[in-house]
Amino acid sequence: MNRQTPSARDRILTAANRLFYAEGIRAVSLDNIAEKAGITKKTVYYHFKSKDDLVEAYLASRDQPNLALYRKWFEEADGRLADKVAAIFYQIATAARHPKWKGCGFLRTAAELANMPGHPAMKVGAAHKKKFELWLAEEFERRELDDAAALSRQVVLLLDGAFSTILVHRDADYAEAAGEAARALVDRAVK
Amino acid sequence: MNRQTPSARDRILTAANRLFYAEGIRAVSLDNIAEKAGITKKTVYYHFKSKDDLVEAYLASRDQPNLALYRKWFEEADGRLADKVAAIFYQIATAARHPKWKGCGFLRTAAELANMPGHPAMKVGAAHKKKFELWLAEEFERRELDDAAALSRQVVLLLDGAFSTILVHRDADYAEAAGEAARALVDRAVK
DNA sequence: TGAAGTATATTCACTGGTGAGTATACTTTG
DNA sequence: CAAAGTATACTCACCAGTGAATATACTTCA
Repeated sequence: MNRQTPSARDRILTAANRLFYAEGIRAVSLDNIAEKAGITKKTVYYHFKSKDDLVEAYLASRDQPNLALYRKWFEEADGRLADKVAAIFYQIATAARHPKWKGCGFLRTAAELANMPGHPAMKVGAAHKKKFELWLAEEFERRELDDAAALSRQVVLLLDGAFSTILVHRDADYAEAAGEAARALVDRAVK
Repeated sequence: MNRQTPSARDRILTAANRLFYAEGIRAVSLDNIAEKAGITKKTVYYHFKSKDDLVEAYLASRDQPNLALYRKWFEEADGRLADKVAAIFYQIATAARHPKWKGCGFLRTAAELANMPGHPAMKVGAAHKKKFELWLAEEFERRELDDAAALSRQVVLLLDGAFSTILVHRDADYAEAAGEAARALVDRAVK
């Protein structure tokens, strides 16, 4: 319908997504975001009550899309369970080779706001990561693995380790190493 | 010797360590650091040519102490190789339960400066992580494991995953889960 | 139905405060 | 005394958030 003009709120969120992800939270001002969205700062404050509120909305807007992507990669991968898990890591390796890739927005925000544990964005980030861990544990349970929860947690650790390590070294090969570790751990559980 | 009055440079570095680690890089100003060090900002600029330079010095000052700690934990742990590796993770779990713990300063700085890949502090951080990976690979090689480099990389992924995940959830148990995963991977290689 | 009122959405111009970095002058000490 | 080290006081840019006014659209009821 009204495809030609997204609402101001949507334009703000789109700009916030791009800038916060590309530059970081504290490196981006609401002036930057307003300019990118083509509106004034006061309009940002009409739709979001503070910068913290916008940061929270930014992460919340990434929750479902990111989870959907992981699910898709898992479901569309061929092979045994271990291969489907490894596929997630190989897809991340591919994504990480794109020059605009800057790691996991949830992890980077958590690192930057580590001095504000009660920040609403931290809660959104923690909930997001927990959802992923639970979803994977359910996939393992469905296949009647023992210790599905523990195994899921180990895979999550490798995944977040891959995000962090790739960012430090700018080397996407770490995702593949993590994928092989995950494959070994899953295979060991499948027995 | 001259224990009573550390040099201005040392006081700046100590203040930078505490503040950058506790609050993050962009959240801390050189005014904050000068005040904490009990000197004026101009003195900071006498000893360090810019904030970026001080950030680099902050990370550089953590390189050897952190590596020494990992080595100590590994060497002083009893048991087989897998137990010695797991000990590092259990020590991190203990450290992470301290209220002032805020993750790995290298990883958090890398996350915050992800938009400045050429930043000198990023190079220091990458070199630090690489040293750890190489040291562990050497320990594996000395014990004549196959694929020492690949195994070391997997352990590193779990370690950095633990740092990140604990920070997101504020739950040190993730370090123990990572330790068990590392133990399994090492045991599998020892055979 | 159309004028008066009201809620939504937006702008311009501003404030109080803080940021990195500096010009200049004073002080200590070898 | 001269060089190293430190302080005072400053610049200029930016930042989160706000005050006052305005435009637009949607009611309500005479």
